[in-house]
Amino acid sequence: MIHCSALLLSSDRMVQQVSDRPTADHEAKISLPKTSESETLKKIRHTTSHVMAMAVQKLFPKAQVTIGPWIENGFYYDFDSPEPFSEEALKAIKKEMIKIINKKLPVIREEVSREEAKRRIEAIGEPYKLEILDDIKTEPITLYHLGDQWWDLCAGPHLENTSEINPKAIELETVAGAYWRGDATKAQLQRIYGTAWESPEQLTEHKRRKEEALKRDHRKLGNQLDLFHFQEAAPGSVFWHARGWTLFQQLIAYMRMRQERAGYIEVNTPDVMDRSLWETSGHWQNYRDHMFTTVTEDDRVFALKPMNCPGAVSLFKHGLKSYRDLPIRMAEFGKVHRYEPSGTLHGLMRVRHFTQDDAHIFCAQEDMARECEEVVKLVLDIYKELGFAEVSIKLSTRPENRIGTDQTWDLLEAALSSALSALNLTYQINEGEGAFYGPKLEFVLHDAIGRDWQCGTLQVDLNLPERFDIEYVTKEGDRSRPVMLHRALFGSLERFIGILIEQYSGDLPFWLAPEQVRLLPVGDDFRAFAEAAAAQLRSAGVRVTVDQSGDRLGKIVRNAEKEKIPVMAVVGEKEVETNSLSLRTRADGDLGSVTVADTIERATAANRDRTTF
RNA sequence: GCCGGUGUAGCUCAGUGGUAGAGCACUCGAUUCGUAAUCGAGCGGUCAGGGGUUCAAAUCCCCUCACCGGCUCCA
Repeated sequence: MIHCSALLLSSDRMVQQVSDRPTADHEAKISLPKTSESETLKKIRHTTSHVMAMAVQKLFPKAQVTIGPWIENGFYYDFDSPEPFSEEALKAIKKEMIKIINKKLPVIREEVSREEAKRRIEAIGEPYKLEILDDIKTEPITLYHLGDQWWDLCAGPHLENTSEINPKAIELETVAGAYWRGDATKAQLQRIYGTAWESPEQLTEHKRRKEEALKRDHRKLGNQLDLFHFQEAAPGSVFWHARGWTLFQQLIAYMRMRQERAGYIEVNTPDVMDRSLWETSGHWQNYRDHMFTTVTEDDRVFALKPMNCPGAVSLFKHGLKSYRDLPIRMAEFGKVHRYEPSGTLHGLMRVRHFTQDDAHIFCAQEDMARECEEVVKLVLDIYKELGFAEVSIKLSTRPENRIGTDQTWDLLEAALSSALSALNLTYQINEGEGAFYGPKLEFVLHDAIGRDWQCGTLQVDLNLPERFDIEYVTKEGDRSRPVMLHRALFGSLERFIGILIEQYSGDLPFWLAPEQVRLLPVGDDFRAFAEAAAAQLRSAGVRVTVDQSGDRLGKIVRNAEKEKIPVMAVVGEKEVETNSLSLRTRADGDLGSVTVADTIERATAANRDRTTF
């Protein structure tokens, strides 16, 4: 028995050791194709989703089918079912699917006229399909049959026979709610997410990657690395621990330095302002439900700022501005407060109180394009330095409901798109998704499991200059309305940190690490030397601690590794004699003996140049 | 906000109607140790909160809150 548990323990340790190493994606043994890049996968996933829908209707005859497309890592299918699908139901559905696969049903494509399609749908009583049919503008209508047992409207393509699906390469993953047509006012459907691959090996790899991604979850790492926590008393609000706050402050210091170099000034505006100001800005009318407010003893209504812009505009408006003052690039690290719906909160990614690295650029219209280009250059350069080479850029253009003339919008959209094309950037256009007061650029980053999050943004604002009636004096002595660019590069510091943690699996670059160096005394006799060396490092601006546990070296190395401290320095008799440190880094392991002076040199250089230690 | 799920010690989790458990962490003692876990003892729980069913509830039912997976939304 002792034998057995000892074995278990050691194998456990092996697993942990291997998985906890900094190089997370070392073993890309199997490359996984994406649906969008593989015709085979498209067919597999289309057909598997049909097989699933057939299985669902067999087990749940009251369930009605709606849509079921492939997605990048699998497929889903939405059903309108009076009873929700449980975990057990999912298992039963999968079992039924395997039966269908084993029946080796041929997948038959049939072309019919619109009337015929309609007649058949009515015959089986599937109202959602009728709506889908109405949306199909072309004729003939294609139907895909699974043998003579089930059919669905579908554009295809499909496999030729259900037996081509490998039953060991499919999985039903999760059930979720989804609105019909993505419209919250319409019926809520049950969505089953599944996945299907060419081989069982691919499925295993897919599952492995999902598990790997789970370990990088910033919520998990935030807890493990003692960075922050959440409490029931303050849903959607971050309690920043000393370590997390250090990271936060490092990012602000970095951004402040970059902005200073780029010709920004920094200001600060009130967190709580009278309701009337928010009425002027228009936020009260549009976002009252999502604002935190407070009523004072004398019955004055104040709101916690949900945006920094009214404060910035107020600053611009204070005192007369000349064309000589422009452009004014006015930055503010402002904390904004939004009462986000409970269901949308998500770790650091979506919170109710967050800090924006906000800035408002007031400039003459003729300078707008140049300023936009500078912002895009800056944001991408900063992302690159922080390890994000791949950034999705989206341009949201004029919506239906908008202020301003078409001519003005042409100008504003051109300012943004020309900034992108001047820099040779590819981007996606989100038609009609802009704000009512101006178009918008979004810089989107991805989290560990592939969810997209808008981080940086650049907007042109027509609304606030008008509403607050701001002006500057032109060369000719006239009054003119400045253009107002609204930009945030990290966007939300909270969200950006969440992304950053996941990007690095918690192994932050040396210059950002909350604790950069930990000294590990081999025994109590060497503690004094360690403290002295730490004091020297600390006065050189290195974030350093001395392990105080009194545990054995193996244990304290393990703890430092688990806490992802980038540099460990072992201190024992040898080191005291030679005034040196035995360095070990998380990235490269044992570096051997280095003098205290050289260690300081190395660490300060890495901080200064933002390079690895 | 909507659909579904989850909530047990600081952390990870076990416990399906009958005296609340384990490992780690923490505290104390022994050990003075050289690169991923030294040994022993101890401390630690309104089982998310409230209500109900029952002789008896962590366990069954209802409500609330928070979190998780989606959907909608995101100035």
